[in-house]
Amino acid sequence: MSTRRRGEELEQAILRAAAEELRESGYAGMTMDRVAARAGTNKNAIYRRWPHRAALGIAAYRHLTDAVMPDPDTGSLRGDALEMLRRANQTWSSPYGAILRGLLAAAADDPELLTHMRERSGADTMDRAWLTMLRRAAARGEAPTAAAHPRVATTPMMLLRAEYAMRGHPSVPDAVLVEIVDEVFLPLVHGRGSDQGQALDQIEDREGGGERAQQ
Amino acid sequence: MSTRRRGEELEQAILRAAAEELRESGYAGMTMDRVAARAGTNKNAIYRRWPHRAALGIAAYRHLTDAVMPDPDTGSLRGDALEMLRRANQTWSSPYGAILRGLLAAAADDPELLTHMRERSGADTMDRAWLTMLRRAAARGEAPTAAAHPRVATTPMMLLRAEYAMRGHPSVPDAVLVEIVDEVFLPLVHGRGSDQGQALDQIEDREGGGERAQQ
DNA sequence: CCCTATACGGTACGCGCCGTACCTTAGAGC
DNA sequence: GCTCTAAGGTACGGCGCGTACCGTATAGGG
Repeated sequence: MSTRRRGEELEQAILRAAAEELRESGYAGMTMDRVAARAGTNKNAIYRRWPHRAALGIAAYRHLTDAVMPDPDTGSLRGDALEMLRRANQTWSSPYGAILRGLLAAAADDPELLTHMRERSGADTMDRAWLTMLRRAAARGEAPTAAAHPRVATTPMMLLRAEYAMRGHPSVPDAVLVEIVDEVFLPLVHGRGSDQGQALDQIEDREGGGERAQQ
Repeated sequence: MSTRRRGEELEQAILRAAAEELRESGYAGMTMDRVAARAGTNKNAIYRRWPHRAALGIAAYRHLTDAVMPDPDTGSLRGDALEMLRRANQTWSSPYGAILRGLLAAAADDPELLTHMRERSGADTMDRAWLTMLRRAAARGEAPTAAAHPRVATTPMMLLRAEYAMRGHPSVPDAVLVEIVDEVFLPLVHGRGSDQGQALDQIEDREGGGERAQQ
């Protein structure tokens, strides 16, 4: 019998086991006993490192997905936008996406966990990528500079996320992605700069400084 | 002691008890034993009617919220849209919304339950309301007729839903609703009919009949 | 008016899983 | 070599879901 594992080595083994359980059974099916058994250890070693099952789940998910995608650069705004949506759709409809959704659902009760999840899910990185994409398009003269607005930049991903929530969980059809780009995103981008160009800081003036503001 | 309850009467009592448990403890905290105790019966009577806890949760939620809102008619498209979003925000940020989110999270594993949920959550009704709203605006000459497009009509609610998913659970600030209307919805509506007027059935032509279509 | 089928009430239980407690044992560092 | 930390082993309490079994009320038909 080989030497007994400790510290970092054991921790990695646990994380690997948990990640495999996540992939096979989803978060709902990930059992502490099974993770311990698969890692060749016992629950003690796990609970000494993570306080709950959820914490282990998040750590394992992070251990599972650490790849970062480079920004797309197809030469046209439409191509870039479609590529971004397609990549996101692929990620979210993959087993990883199913796991992430399970985790999000489980963390729905726990605000603290939800925060940790958001940090790890790369939503902010994604939004920044859309903004730089818009700025590149503006530099090419393909879009008005006013189009590089956060609300505009985040709209396609928001629509994709909502689409996931509405449907079951299978991947969103490509036609929907195309429609999001052609029927919403591009019209929105091109509509700006003409008569609709409203800067963010003009909104409050129009609204009288927060009429009916909540909280 | 009064006569023993049966059939419809008992069913209503169970639903009422379950709805109260939902309101007080959320779906995660709704226990079959507690529901039975509160209804003054036992789990048998419950399991004879609903197969799982989730089914009871859905039924109870529906029992809890059956009010239908009339369409808003403020006279302007902007006013109508804002009113719709504000109502939805109020509903979703209320205790009912928290319950509904818990149910959705729990139903994430079960496609069948998810379908039932969508039917009950009134998403379709909501989308129809937005479409009629757009048609009214078009009739007033406030928007191009081409703006009554499903993808356009559903966009504001989609953005609101995604906003919920991104934040924790508190209500979305009113400024965000205003921004959705002024920065996305209205530009989108007015942008249509000029150079961006693409009908739905032209998309497939442009895409060559489904390049990279999935599934 | 009684009789029976049906549904309710009560209770107990099996199961799975989380998280904890307690003790034994290995092995790293001094 | 000794000690102290962290591992392994095991058992347990608690909770909640879903099921089984059995006595009992009551509706509805004969």
